[in-house]
Amino acid sequence: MAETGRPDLAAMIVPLGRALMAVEQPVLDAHGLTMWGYVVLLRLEESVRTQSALAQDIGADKTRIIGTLDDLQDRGLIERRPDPDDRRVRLLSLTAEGRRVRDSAQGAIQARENRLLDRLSPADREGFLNALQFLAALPKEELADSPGGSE
Amino acid sequence: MAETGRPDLAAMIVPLGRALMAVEQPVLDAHGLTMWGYVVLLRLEESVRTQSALAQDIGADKTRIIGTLDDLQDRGLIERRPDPDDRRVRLLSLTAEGRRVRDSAQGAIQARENRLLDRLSPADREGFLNALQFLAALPKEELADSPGGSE
DNA sequence: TATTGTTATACTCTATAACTATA
DNA sequence: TATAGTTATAGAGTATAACAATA
Repeated sequence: MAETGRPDLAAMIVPLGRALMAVEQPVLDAHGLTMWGYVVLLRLEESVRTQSALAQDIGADKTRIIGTLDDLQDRGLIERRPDPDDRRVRLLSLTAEGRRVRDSAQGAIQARENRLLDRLSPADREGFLNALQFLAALPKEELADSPGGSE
Repeated sequence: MAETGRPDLAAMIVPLGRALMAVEQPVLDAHGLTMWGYVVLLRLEESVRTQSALAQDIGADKTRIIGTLDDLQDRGLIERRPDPDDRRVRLLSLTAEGRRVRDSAQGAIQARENRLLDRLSPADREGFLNALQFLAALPKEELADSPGGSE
C-alpha cells in the first residue's frame, strides 16, 4: 500500500489539540485553573510521593510545576507536606475542595467534548475513542518504532 | 449520559501530537527541514499569492515564517517572486526540487504512521481516520460550540 | 491612507545551572 | 556525596510594534 491520500496524522492531530485547548480554556478560567494546574489535579487522583515523580508523569520539568503547586496549595486544592520518613520529600495529595474543583472542571470539559463527539457517527466515534486511548497509552519507544507492516 | 470513564480528549490528543512530532523529527532532519519548513512545503502544493495568506493558512504569524521562507528559497525549494501586478506581494510556489523533497519526506513520514495505524483493528483505524479528518477540517467556531446534545 | 513584507523588540514558556536542606 | 526541592538565569519560540516600499 502506498497511496492513501490522507493528510499526515501529526498535521491533523497537533492543530486539533491546540484548538481543543483553546476551546476548553474558558472552562479552566472559570475555575481559576491554568492548564498545568488542571493536569496536576487530574494526576493527583492517586496521591504522589515526590514532586519530581509528578512532574515526570505529566510531562513537565520539575522546576516547571513549582509555581503551580504553590498556587494550588495556597488555594487549598492540594496538600503538600514533608514526608516524616525523609524530610526532603513532599507528599502530594488532593484536598476535598481540590477534588470538587477538578470534578466540576472535568465535567464541564467532557460535556463540551461529548457534544463534539456526538457529531460523529457511532462507529467513527467508537473507533476514534478506542484508537485514541490505545495510542495515548503507548510508550514513546513503541510509537517511534512500530514493527514494520504496511509500508 | 454522564459516566464515560474516558480521559479528556485534549489530555490524550495533545501529548500524542507532541510524541508524533518527536517521532517524525528525525525524518525532517534527514531532509534538512524544520517543522515549519515542512508545513510550508505541504501547503504550497497549490501556489499561494501572499505570505500573509500562507501564514494564516498554516496557523503561524506572518513574521514567524519569514526566516523559513528565506531558507527554503536559498535552498531552491520554493520560488518567491514579486507579483508584477502589485509589487508589494510575493508569489509563492514550489520548485521541482521542493516537490521532490516534500514527497520524499512525506513518504517516509506516512510510512511510519502507517506502521503505527496497522496496530489498530481495521474498524478502529477507519473510525479514527474518519473522525480525525472530520474534526481537523472543522472550523474553530464549530469546535467551540457544537449544538448541544448528549451533555 | 492602507497594505505587504520586513526588522526590532518584548513577552511567554521552558530548560539549565546554582543553591539549601536533608540524607 | 548524593538527592528533593527551590531559585536564578538563560534559551527557544512566539507575538507586538515600528519601519520601508508600494498601492
